[in-house]
Amino acid sequence: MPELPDVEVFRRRLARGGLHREIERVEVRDPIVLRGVGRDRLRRTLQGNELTSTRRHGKHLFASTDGVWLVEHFGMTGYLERLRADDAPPRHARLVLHFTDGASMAYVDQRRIGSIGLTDDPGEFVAAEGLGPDALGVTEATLRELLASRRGGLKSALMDQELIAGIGNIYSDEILFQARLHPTTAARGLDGSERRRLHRQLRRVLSLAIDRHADPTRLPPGWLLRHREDGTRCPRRNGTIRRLRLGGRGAFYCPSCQGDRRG
DNA sequence: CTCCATGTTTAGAA
DNA sequence: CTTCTAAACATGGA
Repeated sequence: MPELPDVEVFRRRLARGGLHREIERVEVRDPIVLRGVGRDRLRRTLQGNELTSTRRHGKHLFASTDGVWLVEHFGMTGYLERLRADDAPPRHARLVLHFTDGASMAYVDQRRIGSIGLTDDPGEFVAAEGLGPDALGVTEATLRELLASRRGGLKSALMDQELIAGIGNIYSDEILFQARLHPTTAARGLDGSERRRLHRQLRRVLSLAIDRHADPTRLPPGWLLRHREDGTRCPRRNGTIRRLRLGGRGAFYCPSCQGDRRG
């Protein structure tokens, strides 16, 4: 789940259900997700305070308290869930913020690859992590500059968080499918119309996914996302979906729509 | 048992 | 220095 659209959905969920409520209790159910902060300091920071604003950069979610920001990353299986007064937290809840009104916000992560920390400033955090610009803020001119500095293929460029923040395996495949570009097309070799297509589809795919709450069942049936299976029919009915192995990950694409050239 | 999984980090090869 | 691959992390599902 957690690529840019998913994290934006979590951000809105937190903004609606987790701001301006006093945090009565901080329940750390599994400290393994804490990075650079112990449960004591997390508790001292949050307990008795409230979250006042949210921000997102790429796949990172930030929430401000008095002077300090909570930072959350969701790994491969993480999400935020709002709980009502008597709801039992999900099995894999790792951190639960209990508000004085009885509701709570749970950070859930089955595989425990996600992380939770604190930072004095989101901008500093982003710089320290070396993250590139948020994918939704990238203009066509910026995209041209970013791609010009790259020697490898398009898919690995889109997924490189130090180049552009927010795009992962699923949405890089979707963007390339919609833009009709092969995953291993040389990033620096795009002509003007290809680059324009890539930029338009990058924006369209991510923002439409957000509009549909990043819910795959509500995304268009013509999207690749719903047909990630080797040998299945391309949703444009042009050919057969194929699976490549790129960087240890499955990359799905349609050779007919996206070409079969490399480099 | 096998292979796969929406992410990141690390070591080593090219 | 850049890019790519495999493995590791932890926990499942098919």
